[in-house]
Amino acid sequence: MLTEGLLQDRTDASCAPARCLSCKARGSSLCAAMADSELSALHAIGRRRTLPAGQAFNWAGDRNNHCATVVEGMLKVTASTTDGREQIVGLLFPGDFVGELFEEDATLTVSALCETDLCIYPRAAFERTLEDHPRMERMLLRRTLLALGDARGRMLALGRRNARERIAGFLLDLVERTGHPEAGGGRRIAIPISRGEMADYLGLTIETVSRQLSQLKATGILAFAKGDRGCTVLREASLRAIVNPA
Amino acid sequence: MLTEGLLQDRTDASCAPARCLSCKARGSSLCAAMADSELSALHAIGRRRTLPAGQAFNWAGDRNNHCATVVEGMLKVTASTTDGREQIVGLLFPGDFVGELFEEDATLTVSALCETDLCIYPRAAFERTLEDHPRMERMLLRRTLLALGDARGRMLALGRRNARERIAGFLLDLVERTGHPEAGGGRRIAIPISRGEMADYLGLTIETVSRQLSQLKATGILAFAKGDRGCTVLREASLRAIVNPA
DNA sequence: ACCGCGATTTGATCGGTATCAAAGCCCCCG
DNA sequence: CGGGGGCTTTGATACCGATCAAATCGCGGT
Repeated sequence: MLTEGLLQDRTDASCAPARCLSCKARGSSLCAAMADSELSALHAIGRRRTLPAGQAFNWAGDRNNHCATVVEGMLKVTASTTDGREQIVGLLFPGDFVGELFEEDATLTVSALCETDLCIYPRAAFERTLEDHPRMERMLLRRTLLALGDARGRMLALGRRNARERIAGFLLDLVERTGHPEAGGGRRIAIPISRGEMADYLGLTIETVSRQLSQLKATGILAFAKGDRGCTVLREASLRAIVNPA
Repeated sequence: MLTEGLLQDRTDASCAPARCLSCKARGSSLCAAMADSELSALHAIGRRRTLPAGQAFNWAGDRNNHCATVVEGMLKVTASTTDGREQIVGLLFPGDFVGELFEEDATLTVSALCETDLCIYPRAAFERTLEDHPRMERMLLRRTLLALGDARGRMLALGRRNARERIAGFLLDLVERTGHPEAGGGRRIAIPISRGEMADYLGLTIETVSRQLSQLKATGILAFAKGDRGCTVLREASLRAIVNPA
């Protein structure tokens, strides 16, 4: 018994080293489905890497050998036409899973929007781990279903909403995800991506994104801080009215 | 032993009745992840229903109490704006899973494109069954990942491709899924949906769908049979060139 | 403080798709 | 065989967003 206990402790120590236990994504990533003592399985195959802003995690068309979880930072997932038009089909935040499972070749490009820390796994090893840990698999299923729901909402936006509505919807998403109240009643948000990236996300051009934002400012719905990356939503209800017309 | 055998037989008989064993979706639906002897779990909660063409399986906004698998027929999954614009965000074929899991309320409307047979389960019971059958859960994960990949491809189409390219891509999908060779080198397909549904699927209007198809006919890429729902793709390579411009 | 470069805004024009309207076709049903 | 209704095609026009072009802004480096 005592021996077992000691062994257990030792195993635990190697299973769940400080790197995992103190990881910022411990509670929000797929790892959250695992007990401390189970973390060894992922720890054994994962390695940390930080990706500088703008750098790709992988390219569409490459062999699909790795997946990862976002520890800190942000990434974009893009699909492209052969002649170079781009569409951002997903954004990834801390805790999110990165990669396409069960595919031999990557069809999408994933790249960092800012300096980003990842915990990277060989895909094959990760898939095997998944089989051994049903709770993790279940969590991945839930996330995938959420991602699918999100994708479907974006299909509606891309297929049927005009520029104004897409912009308003995007800003509302930001407000709901990250907005925090401000003196004066507005809610402040940081727009975490450039105009060009907003355009790629919304299926528009840089120019119409800019024009629509200017118009929202002119209407008093939005106010920009110096430097443009921060703004405050003064009339959230108006944004909602734009997204959901009568 | 003998008794056990008899009991086993009896159990098997009730577990996997003719309804399941002879089901057209037995090999392609989630049921394919189950041994004959396991089918009881789904059989116990499932009931068959046939939906007439045009009828809804459920409406966005309703309580999300049921899910199903498609036995025969076709359904569309639509998202809508508050003012009535519609986007088809998915098409469902025999073997496909129907419904949004782990959501209290439905956000999407599902309706039959033609007379459709379903095997319907109460959602809560289905989710419990999923927990008890990891192989089924794994299969659902794979399907959900495929659906997500598909959704991402469609986001690229809706956000960045023009009408011509969307139509060509849709026709190619049909050719690849259901096309069969014809004397003269072309491949024959049946377009399984109306012009209006094509428009809702591709984020276009009926008129531009019609015009684009007429243009493909005029160019000799497509030929229509009498009655329009069947056509043959004469120059598949041209379609590919449209979808993937240099 | 000045310069220079990339990002953003703003302006002018073009084009593709939506919209409005009408004609044609197909099929069902009497 | 003829009429009717819905689906589809075709035509004319309007408008939104893309494209082309230029000015402005913001920021880091000197």
